[in-house]
Amino acid sequence: MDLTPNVYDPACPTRLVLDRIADKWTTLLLTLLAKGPRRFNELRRLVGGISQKMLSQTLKGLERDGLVEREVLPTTPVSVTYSITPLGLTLATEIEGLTTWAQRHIGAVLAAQSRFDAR
Amino acid sequence: MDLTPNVYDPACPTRLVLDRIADKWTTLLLTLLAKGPRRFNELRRLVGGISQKMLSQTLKGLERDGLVEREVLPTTPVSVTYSITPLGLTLATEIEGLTTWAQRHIGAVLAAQSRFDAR
DNA sequence: CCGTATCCCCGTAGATACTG
DNA sequence: CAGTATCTACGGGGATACGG
Repeated sequence: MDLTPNVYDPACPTRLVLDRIADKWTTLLLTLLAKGPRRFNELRRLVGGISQKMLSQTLKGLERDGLVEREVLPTTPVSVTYSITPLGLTLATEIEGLTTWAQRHIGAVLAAQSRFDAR
Repeated sequence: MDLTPNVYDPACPTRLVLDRIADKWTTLLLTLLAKGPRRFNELRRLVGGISQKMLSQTLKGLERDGLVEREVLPTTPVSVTYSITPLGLTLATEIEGLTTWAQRHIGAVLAAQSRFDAR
């Protein structure tokens, strides 16, 4: 008997979370914020290729999910810092595993691709 | 000093692998195949919501990356089985971690969303 | 500095039909 | 059964401009 919900069912709520995780910018931002709090434009500079819109959008999503916390400091002009939550940190740890895997096995993957393409 | 490549650089090859991983169907198919070999239409039935096209396309990508193996059996009509490779299995293990996380923390995430939306 | 609003485009997934 | 081919649309994401 299987106690786990069926993630292969499109209606399964767990798949909603999974779909959120399966996002380019989400993974990059979360692992970056796991290293420490950052300001908005700081993130923009650090994550190469992200647009203003996607940064804002992704951060809002992360905040909504309780993975990231947004703090506004009343300076002039205003400054905003984003920091990871305890919950977010547990997810970031899992994602780090994927990043590590990618770094460790990228050679094997590229080699497989070459073999595949060569025919 | 940091020996790891900078995944935040869009030119970093590791990010290519990461982008492939950050795919809805890839994660679902890989974890499913980790449980055992499956036929094409079997996968189609098991993974709710996937189209013929995306299934074919995703499987081809997984095969190209050396994560999944495709075997054609000369029956009539022809039958094709897909099985995970040792390399693929190591990745599937990491992804399982994400699925487990999602199942464990979905309650917290949904609660956070409610709180966020309530203002 | 930190966003939101708007426009627009092009890739990507869905639907459908057809082959070995 | 296991795909490929073609067509279409739809919406995610980039560029740009503007507001708090």
